[in-house]
Amino acid sequence: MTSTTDRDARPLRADAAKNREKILDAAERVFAERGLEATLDDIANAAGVGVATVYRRFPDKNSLVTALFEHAIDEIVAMAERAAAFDDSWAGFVWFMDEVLGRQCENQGLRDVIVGTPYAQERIASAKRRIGPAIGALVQRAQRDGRLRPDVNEADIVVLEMMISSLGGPVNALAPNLWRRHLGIILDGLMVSRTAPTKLAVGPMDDAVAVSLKASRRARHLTT
Amino acid sequence: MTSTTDRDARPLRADAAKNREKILDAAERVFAERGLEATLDDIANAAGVGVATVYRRFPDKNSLVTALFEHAIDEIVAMAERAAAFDDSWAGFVWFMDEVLGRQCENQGLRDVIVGTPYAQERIASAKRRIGPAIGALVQRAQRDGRLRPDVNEADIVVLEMMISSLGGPVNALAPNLWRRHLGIILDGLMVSRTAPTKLAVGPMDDAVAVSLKASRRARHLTT
DNA sequence: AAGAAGTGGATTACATCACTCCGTTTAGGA
DNA sequence: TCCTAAACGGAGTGATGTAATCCACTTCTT
Repeated sequence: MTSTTDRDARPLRADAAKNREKILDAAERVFAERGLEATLDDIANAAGVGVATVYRRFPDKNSLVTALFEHAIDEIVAMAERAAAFDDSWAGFVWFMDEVLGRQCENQGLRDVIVGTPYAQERIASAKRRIGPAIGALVQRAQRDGRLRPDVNEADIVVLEMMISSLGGPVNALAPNLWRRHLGIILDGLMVSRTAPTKLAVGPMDDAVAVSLKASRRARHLTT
Repeated sequence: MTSTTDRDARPLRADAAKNREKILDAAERVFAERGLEATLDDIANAAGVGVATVYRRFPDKNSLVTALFEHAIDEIVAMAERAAAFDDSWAGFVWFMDEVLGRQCENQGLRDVIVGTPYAQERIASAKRRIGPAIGALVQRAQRDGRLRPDVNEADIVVLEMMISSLGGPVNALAPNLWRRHLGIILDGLMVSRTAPTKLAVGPMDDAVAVSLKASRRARHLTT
């Protein structure tokens, strides 16, 4: 945080600074749960302030989104680099996928930012551009080691990540970690060979979840 | 007369009947490409008629959607049954996945209907309810034969299908059949064991596609 | 005490869409 | 050929949603 802009002329009044934090906290929570489609009114509400207060601290929705997620994107790049330092290239790859998907699945807002929302600024776009190559390096290393199937490329991995995180917030609220199941299956598909299924890290969803999954979408228009 | 079903009392005038067809054709095309979020105005436009003409033939959007997709849903159930009749249970399962996903990926409207759109009527909801059990039967058979990993269930397969088809129309327009690649990987993850990757049915996407994939979402709000 | 800084929430301004109204055109039987 | 029910187009309506602003009021700070 700490607005990093060189124009930080005078410090905020104490109450204003506190409100700014409340807004960021609320935005974090609300965006995580509902994605970037959440309204600034919603966030103001959750923060216990008026909308105007939000707009006084952040000139528009884009700025708030950027302030919140800029760092998270950088972190992803850092994780790819950290994964590249694993002794076992496959373990590094798996660790990376798990880590990145965890964040994306638990934070619908982050997912929106990564997949490409309108609400982001150039700062985020440029950070995003660094992710691809970093993943590419991970992929190639695991392939050189004969652990990752050689017929996939960086773009495939990105797509698979997008797919896994696509189920979205409501499902994740009902069945947290469910994504790990499907990641497990996909990783088994990405291995070069195996003699048995890798044990899935998470049990199957129970019936109640399965039912509400099928009903998921909002049903306002249903005329029967 | 016609104490019941007064629906098609007298035949349509020749020109009206022709327009009805034009509307259905256009709706097929437009919904396939843009999903059910397409407006009836868009469809009227594509059909070369006025909106009122659409509303004269179909009382509301729901009715048009139902008329268009009812059959497609039944077909899916039928395919599951046909797949169950394959000698090789795994081959049947694979055939079913390929067939169903092909339709869903090439028709964003169908995908919306299946995933659960507001624009559908009870007729479709009840047809949909038959899909789950049909898939369940396929799954269990392949598991009894020791071909499909035993730790997944019907709901997992449904989720994986939703994931694969989630990439959506724009991507499919750029890279038709790309979904087959990711289905291939996932099927490799669903097998009990294998000694090498199964050859993917489709080559990797080229760079131009990968780039526009990353840019995909409409960028109206971009403030830079 | 005074005024600068901050605040809430009603309001504006606009966009989107499902659906309707109505004046005009046309098919097709007599 | 004439006549009228049927069909038509597209501007209009109303409901909804939401980013952003305005302004009368309150609170912090010195």
